[in-house]
Amino acid sequence: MADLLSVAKLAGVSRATASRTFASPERVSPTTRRKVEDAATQLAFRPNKVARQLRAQATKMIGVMVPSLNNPVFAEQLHAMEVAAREAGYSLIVTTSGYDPSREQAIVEEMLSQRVDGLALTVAVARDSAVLATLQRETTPCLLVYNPPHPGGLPAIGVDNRTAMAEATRHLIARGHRHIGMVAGPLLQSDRARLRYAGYRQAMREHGLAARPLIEMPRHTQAELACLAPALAGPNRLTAVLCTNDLLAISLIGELQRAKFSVPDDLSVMGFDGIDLGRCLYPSLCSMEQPRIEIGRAAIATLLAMIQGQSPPLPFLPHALREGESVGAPPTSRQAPTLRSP
Amino acid sequence: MADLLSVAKLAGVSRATASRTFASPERVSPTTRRKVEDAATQLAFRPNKVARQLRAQATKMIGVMVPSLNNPVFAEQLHAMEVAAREAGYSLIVTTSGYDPSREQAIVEEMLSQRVDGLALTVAVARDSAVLATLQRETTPCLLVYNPPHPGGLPAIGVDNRTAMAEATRHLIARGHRHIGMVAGPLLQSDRARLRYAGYRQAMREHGLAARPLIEMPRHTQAELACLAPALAGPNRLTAVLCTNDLLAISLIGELQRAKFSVPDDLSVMGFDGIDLGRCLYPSLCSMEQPRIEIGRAAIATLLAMIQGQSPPLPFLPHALREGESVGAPPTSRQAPTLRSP
DNA sequence: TCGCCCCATGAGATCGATCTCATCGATCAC
DNA sequence: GTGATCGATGAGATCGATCTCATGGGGCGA
Repeated sequence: MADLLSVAKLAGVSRATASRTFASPERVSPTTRRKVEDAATQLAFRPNKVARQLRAQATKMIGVMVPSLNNPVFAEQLHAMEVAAREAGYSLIVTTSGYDPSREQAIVEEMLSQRVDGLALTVAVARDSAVLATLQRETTPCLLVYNPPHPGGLPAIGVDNRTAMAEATRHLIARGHRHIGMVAGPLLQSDRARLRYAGYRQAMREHGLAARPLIEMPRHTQAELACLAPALAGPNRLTAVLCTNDLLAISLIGELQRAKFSVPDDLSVMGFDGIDLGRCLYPSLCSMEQPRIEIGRAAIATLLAMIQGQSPPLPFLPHALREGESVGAPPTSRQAPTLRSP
Repeated sequence: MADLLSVAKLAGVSRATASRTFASPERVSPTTRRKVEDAATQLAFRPNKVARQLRAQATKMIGVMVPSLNNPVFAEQLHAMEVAAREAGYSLIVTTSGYDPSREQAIVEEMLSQRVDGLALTVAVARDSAVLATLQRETTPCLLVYNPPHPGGLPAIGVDNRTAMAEATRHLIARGHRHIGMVAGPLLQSDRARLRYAGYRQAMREHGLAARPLIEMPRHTQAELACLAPALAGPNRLTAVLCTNDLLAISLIGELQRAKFSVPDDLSVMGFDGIDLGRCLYPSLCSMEQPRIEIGRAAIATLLAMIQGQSPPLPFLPHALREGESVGAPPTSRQAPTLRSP
């Protein structure tokens, strides 16, 4: 591929002049500029960004690490980041960690080696991630996305998970529910999920209601009806459940319907995330929406500011209750259909 | 950040020796190696990939362009690509085009400037994309993903869309359907969608059935019931529809159910793509599955082979019918409920 | 003991663009 | 007319790692 030197030679000028023709055309005489441009066209010259990056000590690249792309929350946020980054002339290097700490470590190391100008990371548990301790010693700007902020920790952007889930719980309470449970992936794998559970308990307590033990599903985004069955039987059976994420809620609704349970007539189901898809389904998914687009955009904007040496404030971004058909009033009779395994 | 030269100085060796310590340790004496390693640790040395890339004239980066990340088909495929690429020591630069030709152009230009070692692109219509003409003149290996191959065009990887949709159609015919329609996004925006329509017509013709005109939705991934309403009325009303993609099918099912239509009792709905989510819903989505993981993996494997100068064969990857509850037998009585706008 | 070869290491060039500083010619003010 | 200024341009250094080639010392066979 043609380089600047060949263009300069063909145009009969020095490399410096050829370089200026592209970087600051106004500093080159029109005649010369024309000659260089012609030469560049003729040779199909395309500037080499790698060389520029080395010289400039800046790559105009941002490293992004998300747990997975199979969850629309991350895909949608990444989409927004990509658009925002490109508008600012930045590219994204995208990686997935599967919440695996050793992969997280390797990925961050790799990206720092690549000399990305900034890092946007979503980790499983921000507090005890070894990677993050390392990162705090680095000078590369780094921002946590979705992870809750910790005092003395890395800057983080996202919603107030605890408050948001408390509001979601209050919404169910306001609809008349008293027997409300919460469903999560394994081991409250992510720090967000833990905060959401705390928010749920808080709201229940406020209303003098008994918070139930968490109902744990074997997978993060797919419901197993058997895990829920005990909670749907007996005199204290649940009339509503909160899920830690929308995919879990959607698959739970599917399983319930397959078992001839009606949502919301027999059980109200509420999600968390507000992915686009939830709107399309029937019943539409009632969810506590995280502003995924805004989070993506703000993450990029914040990182760019940090790259320029500023340290912008990082308030929580606003969550919003999204009404949906998956939540209704509790059944009037406590006699709900019995759950049969499909 | 510490560079190799400072490490070399601290270790009291030359840059060449320091470099060798990391690149080919066996060529350095154990004593020296130890000294260099200690110096590197002490200075928190992290090799600069940009410099290496410039010197090596290879970036170990692959540029990926997809239309959108909000469609799980692309997100899932990208996820697979990322895993496969990282295993091979490559990183991905990810961009979204929104099917916008000018963005496609700019993105490809940008990535070539970044000197990616290979490109994996999904474009709207492969045949007349101006970008691709440009690319054929370049030496950077480039592979189309999902787009159908064209004689004399760029190599492409994906399923045989026409045959796949014909098989999907035959599946509905085998279930007893005779009045089958097809629903697509605007203007058969993508070349895949056009081939799928051709496959549908072919299968209908084979069975002496009348192919219907395409039912076009204003959006690529969201159904508008009003567009479908005419086809669901009258003596020749449809008993089954094929959708060009799963998101469209899923939102169509949602809209139908909201209008008190039963799927599949009143209308069978079949999708195309086989996204994971389809399995979780009730009714589960019957779909013609594209092997998204395999496509992503094979795309990377093929690109890597191309980077090494080979030109591996590119057979179609196998599609597979995924049964689902959204397809059933046609209603026995031709008297289906009337569609009411919600 | 001489000569050859191999191993470990170093000096210097290289990748491609950009930045600094110097130079040269022309224009302008006095 | 002469010195000052400005605009256009070129020479050379620089970013950091790696590659080639040269060198020097040690070991081994004759």
